[in-house]
Amino acid sequence: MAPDTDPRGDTRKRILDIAETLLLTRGFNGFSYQAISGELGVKNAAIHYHFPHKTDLGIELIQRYRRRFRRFTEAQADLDAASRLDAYFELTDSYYRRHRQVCPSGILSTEFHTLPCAMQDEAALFIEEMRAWSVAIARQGRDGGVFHYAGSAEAMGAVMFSALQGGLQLARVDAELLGTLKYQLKTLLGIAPALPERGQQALSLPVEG
Amino acid sequence: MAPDTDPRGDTRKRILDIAETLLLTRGFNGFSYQAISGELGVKNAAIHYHFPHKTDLGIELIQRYRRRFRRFTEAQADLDAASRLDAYFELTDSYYRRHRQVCPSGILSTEFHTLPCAMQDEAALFIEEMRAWSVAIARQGRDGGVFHYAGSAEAMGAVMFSALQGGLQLARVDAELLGTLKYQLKTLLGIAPALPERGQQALSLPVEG
DNA sequence: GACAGCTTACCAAGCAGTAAGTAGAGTCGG
DNA sequence: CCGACTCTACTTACTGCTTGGTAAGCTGTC
Repeated sequence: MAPDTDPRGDTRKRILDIAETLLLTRGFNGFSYQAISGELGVKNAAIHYHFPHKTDLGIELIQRYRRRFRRFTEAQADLDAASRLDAYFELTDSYYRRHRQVCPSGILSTEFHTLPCAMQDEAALFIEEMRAWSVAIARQGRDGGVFHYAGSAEAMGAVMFSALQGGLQLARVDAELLGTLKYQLKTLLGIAPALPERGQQALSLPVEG
Repeated sequence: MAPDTDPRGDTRKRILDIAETLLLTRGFNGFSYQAISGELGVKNAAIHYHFPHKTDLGIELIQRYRRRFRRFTEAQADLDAASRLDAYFELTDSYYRRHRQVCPSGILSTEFHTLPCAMQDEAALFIEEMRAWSVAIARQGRDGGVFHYAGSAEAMGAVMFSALQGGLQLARVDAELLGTLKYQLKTLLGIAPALPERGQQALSLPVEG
């Protein structure tokens, strides 16, 4: 029916892309297979062909995100702590710019009690990886003498992670909060610039091949 | 605390109580009228008698919460900043203890895009009130010479608000995070006690049906 | 007899999920 | 080079269940 402009064979990937957008804007319980098939221009059952159950789709979404996040962090192996922090902030910003999405950890922890067990397990792994990354940045910054803050790196990383997750959600209601938040986190880390910066390098998550 | 527990006559209030628990554990899209009527022991249409549309119920839930929050803050008119901060932390803890609920602001901002417009408006008002309160605590503490932190009170309040909202969600996955977070926030405010208080013990994750 | 506070009995729409059929491309024996 | 077979990637058509929501009737109280 619809004249294909795209080469066939990537339907599965396009399903995941659409589902990811829907997940991060509306939540896992906030979208249906119809919403995906409608946007993709296929029938409902086509989605079930690739992902028999919605749980299968949800798990694959998190696993794909974990792989992407892993590559994102590995790509920063040689960066200093300040650059990693900027990358973290830019990652957060990129969610906001994309239709005021929130971080996957924010959706998954908020909807946690309503998720199937298999998704809960996968979500817990992802959240732990994000938390550990935030802690690693805080630790690296202090060890390198770049960050200066009271308390442990574990605790400071937890504050950064929690604040950015919460701030990304609240930015939907208060657009200025996210910028304020990033600036204050830098202040608390002892590296605040003279003015809240606007044009950081575009470091976003690489798209899966 | 509600003084009345009489079985009949306050169905409306009991509906709101059950709905509030469901909202804070499962989200607005995560519960149905059947879930309320089932727990209350009435028929589905009885809920519709009191709240014709689910939107009506949602708005009343937020408005009731705003009234309660206003009384909560007004009751602290004479308290110093440290006590207000403790009250804020205790409020956060009380959510966690009640079946790992999250703060209403966390649910409402995360589900924001899926909420009816009238609920969005009400949610925005509530979130702004919470943010303002957090900022007021930060400002009072600094003005009184109790808190010591870099940056503006606006920014510090935003960090506290965002971090506690995010932390309450993440506590569902990582039980120790909330305690760590509160301690580090006090550290960043320059009022950390000698040892982190270990208030809550880790319960095993209950899977909700 | 008026009214609040329900119940009974519905409804249409939307949900995830399934079974069966099919178009097209690739494979393979003869 | 052809027909038969096979596999992928769907579509068509459907199911059973849940959802928010409604209309009408019933019952106890003032």
